[in-house]
Amino acid sequence: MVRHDVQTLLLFLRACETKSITRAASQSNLALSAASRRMKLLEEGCGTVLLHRLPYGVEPTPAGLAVLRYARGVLGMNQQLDAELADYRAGVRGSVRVFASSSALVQRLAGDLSAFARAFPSIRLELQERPSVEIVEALYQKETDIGVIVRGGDLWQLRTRMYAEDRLAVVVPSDHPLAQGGPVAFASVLKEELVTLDHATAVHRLVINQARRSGQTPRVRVQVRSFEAMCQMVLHGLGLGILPELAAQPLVAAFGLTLLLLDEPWARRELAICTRAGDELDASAQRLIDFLVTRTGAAGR
Amino acid sequence: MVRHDVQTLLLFLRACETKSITRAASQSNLALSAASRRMKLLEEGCGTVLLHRLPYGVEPTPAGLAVLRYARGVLGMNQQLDAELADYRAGVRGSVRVFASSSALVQRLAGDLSAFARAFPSIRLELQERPSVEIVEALYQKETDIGVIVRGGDLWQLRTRMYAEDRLAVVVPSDHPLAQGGPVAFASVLKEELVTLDHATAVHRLVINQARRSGQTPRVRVQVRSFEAMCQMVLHGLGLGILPELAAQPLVAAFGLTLLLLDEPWARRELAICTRAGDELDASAQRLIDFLVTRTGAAGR
DNA sequence: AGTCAGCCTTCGCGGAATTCGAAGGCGGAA
DNA sequence: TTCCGCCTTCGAATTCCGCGAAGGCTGACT
Repeated sequence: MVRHDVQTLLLFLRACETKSITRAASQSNLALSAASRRMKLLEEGCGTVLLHRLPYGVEPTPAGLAVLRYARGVLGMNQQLDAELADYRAGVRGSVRVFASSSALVQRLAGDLSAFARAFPSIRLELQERPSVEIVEALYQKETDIGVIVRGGDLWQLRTRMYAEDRLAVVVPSDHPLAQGGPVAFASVLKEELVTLDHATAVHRLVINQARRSGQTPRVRVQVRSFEAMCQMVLHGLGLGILPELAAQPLVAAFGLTLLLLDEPWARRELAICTRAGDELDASAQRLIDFLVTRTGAAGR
Repeated sequence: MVRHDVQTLLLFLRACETKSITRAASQSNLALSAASRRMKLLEEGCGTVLLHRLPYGVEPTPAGLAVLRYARGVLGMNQQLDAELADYRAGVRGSVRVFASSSALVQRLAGDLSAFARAFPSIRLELQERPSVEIVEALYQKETDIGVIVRGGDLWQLRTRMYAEDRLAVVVPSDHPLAQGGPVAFASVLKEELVTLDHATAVHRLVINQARRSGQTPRVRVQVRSFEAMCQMVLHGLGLGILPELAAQPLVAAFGLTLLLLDEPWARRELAICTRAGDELDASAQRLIDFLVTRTGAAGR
């Protein structure tokens, strides 16, 4: 076990960045001699030379680069911890990690979470956006307490609760022929070029499967990584986009595009709240879930 | 910035795990008083109570749990660093991180890398297996120096070099009707149940696309996460498996299965070595790439 | 009740580690 | 040669850290 403290790591990082122990020392408010000694002790602890001493300063050795990566990692985590602790100092009593698919996030979840945060200011929320498949993985790995995903894949050993419903829609430029009528058939959308999301996305999987079912191949010219980018592409005539209705509405308004509902049964999707089946949830997580499913009943449409 | 050293973190971790400062102290070969004081100082540094003191011991508070996650993270990184440094102490001069798709790894790459390690024992190799899409992402994020992937997706801003070719094949139980003839047509494979890999996999994507092109839907009953698991499933009659020829050969022999080549042009794939286009590689990475492409010429078939 | 056992905290002491400024070595530049 | 910038080494002052002893608290056993 390599013994070191944050101070030393920071000093080492600065030495590598400034290529000078002198400058690193003064940045850390240390005498040069003390800094030099700390570097020496760090090297002894590691059992290797970490810095090449050159006439004009220092330069990390390969082993030094490994330590540098480590230092950056630790210091990064340290900063994040600091932010978390600041919340706890301010009176936070519990913490829940939530991973959500973009679809869920953009629709109800963002609003619901902010309502929750207002209702329970003493519970800290940590939210990350991920594709549904990764969320399932993250649950297994205990990287998150709660996942909000689009139903579809394997949910083995997960406990799920219905959260919201979702409908896919098509975004088209307002001067597009399809923009006139109301709801469209998927078949006519497939005749056009499409702008799609990342492969791993639930929306993408659903579209691909459905196209295959009708024996067609979607023509994909552009792939993007967010709904917003998708609308940009649609606006510039690179193709039509398929995305969740509620996610689309504000964007469509903002970009001056037209939204057409896909009025076919497969285009309805369920958003589910998932947790590990075995574990018992801590009080904060349980409270959040209760809050979310209650709003499903109250505010669901 | 929260000031702490590895010792304190380890002590805190043990205190949380054993629910007792006394036991944590003795595990760390410390007097109880010293341990208690360190915990107190840690709490002062964090500005919060981290451990609830109970009659029978201690219990982490929510803030304590955050620190606990941090401690586990840091200590984990520390261990990995230790392993790396052990190599450097043993005389290693440089280090290269390689992310490879399973297909590449199982075929030529594993052998080539071990040859390289023998030829250049002073260069440390760090190898991880990932799906091709994740590898591309990892290159952008600078999580790896070199990626070996199956050609297919976007390779924007990456420099690629041809590495090897690859052909898909079908694994069937030896008593299966198809096991008689030589190469099979994909169409006849699609009539069977399939055992497939994870969605994110390049093999899986290729199979799905090809099936779609011929207007069919592969029937998937089982999904697995490795070639070996796939062979197990095939052996037990859960379906046919599709995987890279060279990856299959040893497994097929080991399990007593039959391998049928897929003699169709789309079943050929290219494995490519990728790096970030902008960056210049350090000497070790460059040497590895030279080594790999040289062998491509010399030993390629 | 009284006693005991387990656990954590506080306190004062002595040894160890850290810091600091000064002095010194080492290359390159004027 | 003579600076100059950079790092290392050295001895003294200071600070930190661990140890054991003493004390408070709680629950269990007598």
